[in-house]
Amino acid sequence: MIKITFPDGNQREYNPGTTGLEIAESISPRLAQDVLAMSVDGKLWDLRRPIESGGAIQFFKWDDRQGKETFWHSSSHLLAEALEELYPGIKFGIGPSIENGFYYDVDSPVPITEADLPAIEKKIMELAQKKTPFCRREVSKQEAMDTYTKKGDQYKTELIGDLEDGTISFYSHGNFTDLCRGPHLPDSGAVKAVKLTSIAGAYWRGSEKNKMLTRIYGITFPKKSMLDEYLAMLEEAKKRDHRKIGKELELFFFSQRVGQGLPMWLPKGAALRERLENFLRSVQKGHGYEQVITPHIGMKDLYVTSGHYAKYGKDSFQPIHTPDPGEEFLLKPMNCPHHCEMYKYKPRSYKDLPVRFAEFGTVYRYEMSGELHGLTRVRGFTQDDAHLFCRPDQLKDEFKKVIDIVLYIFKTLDFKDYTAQISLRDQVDREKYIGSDENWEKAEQAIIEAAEEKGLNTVVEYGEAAFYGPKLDFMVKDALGRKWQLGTIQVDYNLPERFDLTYIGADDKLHRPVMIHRAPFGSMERFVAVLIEHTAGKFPLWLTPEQVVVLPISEKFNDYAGQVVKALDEAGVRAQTDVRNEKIGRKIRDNELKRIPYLLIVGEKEEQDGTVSVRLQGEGDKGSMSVAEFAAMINDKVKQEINPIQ
RNA sequence: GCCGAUGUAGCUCAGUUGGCCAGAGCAGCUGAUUUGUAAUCAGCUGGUCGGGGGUUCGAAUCCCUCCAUCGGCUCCA
Repeated sequence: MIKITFPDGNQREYNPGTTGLEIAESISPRLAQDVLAMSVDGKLWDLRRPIESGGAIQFFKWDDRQGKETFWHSSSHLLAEALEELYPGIKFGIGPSIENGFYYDVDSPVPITEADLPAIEKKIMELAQKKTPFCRREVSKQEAMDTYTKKGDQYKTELIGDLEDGTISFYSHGNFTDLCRGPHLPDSGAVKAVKLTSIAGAYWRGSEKNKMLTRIYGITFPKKSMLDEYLAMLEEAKKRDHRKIGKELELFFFSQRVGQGLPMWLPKGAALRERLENFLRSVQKGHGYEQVITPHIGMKDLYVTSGHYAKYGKDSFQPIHTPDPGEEFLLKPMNCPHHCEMYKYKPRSYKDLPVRFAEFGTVYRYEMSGELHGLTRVRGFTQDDAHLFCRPDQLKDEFKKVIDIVLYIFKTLDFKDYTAQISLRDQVDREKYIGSDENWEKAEQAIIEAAEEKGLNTVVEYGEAAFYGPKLDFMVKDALGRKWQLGTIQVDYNLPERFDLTYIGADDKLHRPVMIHRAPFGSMERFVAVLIEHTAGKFPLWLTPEQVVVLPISEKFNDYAGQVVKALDEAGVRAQTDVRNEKIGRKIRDNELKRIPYLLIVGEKEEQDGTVSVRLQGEGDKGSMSVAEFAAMINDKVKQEINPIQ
């Protein structure tokens, strides 16, 4: 007999060769029905694969990450199977599960378009309903190679070439066999609903030097109703799209004549952005930052010195033509070189450090056209940038203080769902980076320790570092779950060397400062975009361009409405009137749609009593109060919002 | 940049297999109405059908090309 240990510590004995499915059945039929995958001693295992030597097992259901992954991975095989039936001669790349569903990369002899997707979905459901089991078979490298050579699938043979003999397995489902590590569902019957969501090009093995394959994205569910809910959720998410809301609320737009990727901030958007900037300015002032202003262009030599020019090449820089052909100016793609020069303008003492230069610096980067995306990826944007120059012994403490600022800002704006990502060098390819290993290791160590001491829950990503140093990035999702880097903090030993930055130490000798690059918002554009999607345009009171609109019942009360606005203005509340010749219901509707937080309705009663009738966005009538009371309430709320840390 | 889709009035969208001066709702303007918590009524204005080229007796509709947008890929200092 073999001994099976369950997550709760209980143990039971089974015959050798028992499968997970059988164990689940021995516990309860319900479990056997719901279980999608399992692990044995931490290794994922097919539910139908015999367990020969016991161990600690765990079952995964739909609500577990591993359960969904297995479900969607098996679904990608169903997709491939359907495609092979419908498109004979099709070749397959890879077909993994992803965060929401799965995809399969294929090279089809005939083009597959969106119009073909319903037919493929239908075929997938036909195959699923047969409840065919997924069967695992371990094969030798030679056999695997022979199989796909015979099939003429160069993608699979390339994959097999990289695998080690003895670790290769095939999974079959019906007539379809795929190279696959597994695990899979016991059978395809659990798949009850499918939606092929989109079709796109994707480079083979993620390199733009390779052929572009067709990638078909899909998602499946164990219940039809779950698919409907998912599609409804996507529809809701689309309503939060910052591009849509930006247009509706007149925050920003793009003009083809101005140029693609160059956002134009309309009055309300500019007011919102300015308020965010002022907020950060005041936070930074409290942390000893000094605001500076540097030009939008710089001599080419500046970027040769910094190393950016060699790294990114002339195609990424936008040249400025001057009458003198010998002069070469470039639009600045980053602010650090300017700030380095600013540090150098006078000798620095160890007593002066840290020096903290902050600038809302507008930079221009020639992003490739297909990469542009609303306000999140643009060609001209403003970083809430600062560069801190400090002594090595101050580094960790300074770094932690920057983390505090980022967390304070996220807390103020109610960004709860973020990921702190430690972005390190690529472990293999070190050509992409400048500076010595020693400097890199010091920098990486500083970030890891500071993040740890701050108790941040971090993930490590290799290959995501800047070319001059490692970063701590704060990633936040948009409405559709796409991750964007907002705040970033970077440690840099390299630019100080390249610019020969120094300070005079207590020993009267020259020393090299360490530099921290940081931008808590990342950029004003991207931050506002994510903020819009998080709030669906219902900004917090302190930020929103218009806090209050006063709605007179009829023209007779326009004067009184004007008086209310004036009083509110004097009390520091942003208010205006809506004196259109419309019924009150109409005015309420229009201003609700504009996401105005407070509507004040004034008519005969209010004018007589010197009051306003308060209507709160999304909630309705809140009764009446005096103008002074209302102003005090608003100011109180604003104060609470921007001091979330009590 | 690459793959695919889309582009009709300020906005959201209709426009059958190419065929009368290209339509609707909202917004805007004019007038009436003077309104009590999510759309008052009537009239009017507004469009190089993304740009350019071609096929055709005739093109929003078919073809080519460029531009922009959207979904991905790649990239992201």
